[in-house]
Amino acid sequence: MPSEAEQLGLPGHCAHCPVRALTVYGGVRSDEAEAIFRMRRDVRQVQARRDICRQGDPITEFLTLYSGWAFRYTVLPEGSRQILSFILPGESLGLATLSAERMDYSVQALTDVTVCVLDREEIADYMARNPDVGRHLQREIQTYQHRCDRRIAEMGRRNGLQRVASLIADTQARLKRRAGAADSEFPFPPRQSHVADAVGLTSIHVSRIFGELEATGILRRIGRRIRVLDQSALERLATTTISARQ
Amino acid sequence: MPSEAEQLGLPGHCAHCPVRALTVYGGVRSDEAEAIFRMRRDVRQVQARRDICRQGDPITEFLTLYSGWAFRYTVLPEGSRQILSFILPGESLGLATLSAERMDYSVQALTDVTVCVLDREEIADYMARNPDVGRHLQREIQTYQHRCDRRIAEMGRRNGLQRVASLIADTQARLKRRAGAADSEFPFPPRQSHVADAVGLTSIHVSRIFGELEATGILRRIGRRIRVLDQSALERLATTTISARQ
DNA sequence: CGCTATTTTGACAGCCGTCAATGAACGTGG
DNA sequence: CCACGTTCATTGACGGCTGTCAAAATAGCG
Repeated sequence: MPSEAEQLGLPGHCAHCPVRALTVYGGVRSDEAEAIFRMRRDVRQVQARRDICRQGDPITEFLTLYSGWAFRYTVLPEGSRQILSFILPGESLGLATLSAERMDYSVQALTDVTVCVLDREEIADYMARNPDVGRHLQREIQTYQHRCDRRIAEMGRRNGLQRVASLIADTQARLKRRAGAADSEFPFPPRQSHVADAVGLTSIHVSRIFGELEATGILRRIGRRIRVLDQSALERLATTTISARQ
Repeated sequence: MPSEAEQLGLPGHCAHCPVRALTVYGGVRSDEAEAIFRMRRDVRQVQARRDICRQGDPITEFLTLYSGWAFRYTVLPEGSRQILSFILPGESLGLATLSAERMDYSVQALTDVTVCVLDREEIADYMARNPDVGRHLQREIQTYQHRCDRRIAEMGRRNGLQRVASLIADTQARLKRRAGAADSEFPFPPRQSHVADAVGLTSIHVSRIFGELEATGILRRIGRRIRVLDQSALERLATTTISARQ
């Protein structure tokens, strides 16, 4: 049965974890919850706008987002920020942290978040010894690399409108995969400055772009949520790859 | 002793392969050459401007570049090309090909190239069973991911001059690592259209940028080579990450 | 209701794309 | 050795996307 902590919205035993099935290490074996729970060192809460970890930090833990949104970013010499990716509940703060020595990017809480802390060595061993989990990790790494390639193509060759559309469609697809449910409206906590730093524009120009997306009836913003009104138009803008499959 | 083929510049037995130490699978074990040679299925020559493999192709082989330059690319719906990375001798045509089912990008020969073809299953098994090689692979994947992150930051936040400078400095560093020798002048076979498609500009604008790089005395182009005249200025332009290490 | 963070708007400038034409480089064949 | 074609690089004029700056409007929150 769920513990008191869980009823307050905090993580209790891994056996009841609602996002375990979404993690790299979870959803594969049936006896895993206990094993994972034994590796757990901490559960940490971080306020929005605070860094969870910083570029250059030595890595001793493996962090998974339990609730809220976060993002990976770097700061360039000129002082501008580039958001590398947004992180959703169940996703790790970086698969590279399984083996790297130091963070080569920073991670910041976008909303208030809760983070699960596993012992880095233990989870790495667990994943190495467990073939199913290892394969799953392999697959995750691979899809992440494909994502990166698409991202590079997008930043290099597509204009602001397309890039913003792509970010929104991508987010929608990721959320849909985990919820399954309502897909035309979904939470979207990033501010325009986050969108700007993610797609490589200024927040001012992102404002113009959102204006255009609303003016053409493609979507509407409602609080910190987005409702897609013309799905196919959105996807037409967002499509990066030629459909090679016939 | 080198075979007749090798004297003609073609790969003979892996034991004499000059680029084996640079590959993901090589340079680790002393008894490996024989094992690798048994996995070798073919040695293929491809002319410049021809595709070596195409997005969507099913993957049954693991390809390594033996000589020449190649590049990974995708084509966007509008028809524009984005070069994802340049491939140098000893590098594979994509680590994802170890486990993916289909190519999710194309690879084209930039110069005339020679490619070594290994059996995909056998080399994957070999790497999985050999811990040292596995760790090496892990490291390669990790540095590739870091490279991607830097690349995204660059495309999102830096202007054309900086992006071109970055590509050149990066190439120089990669070549230096393998040759060790003369680093201020090095081969650079990509045309300006390749540079443009790699950094996300038009070849016309790349021309202007090269003009500026020469006018400010940072480098000179000599045939298909580049000579760097002002290394520190080049690096100042190229630096993407803040030096987090104190 | 007042404060702060965020978004929007307008004017203007700069980086970069497009188009078209010229020029250089290189390989081929006569 | 030169003529010639092809590919590649350069140049100039112009336009559009996006950045910058400053100010106003809005939203969110206590």
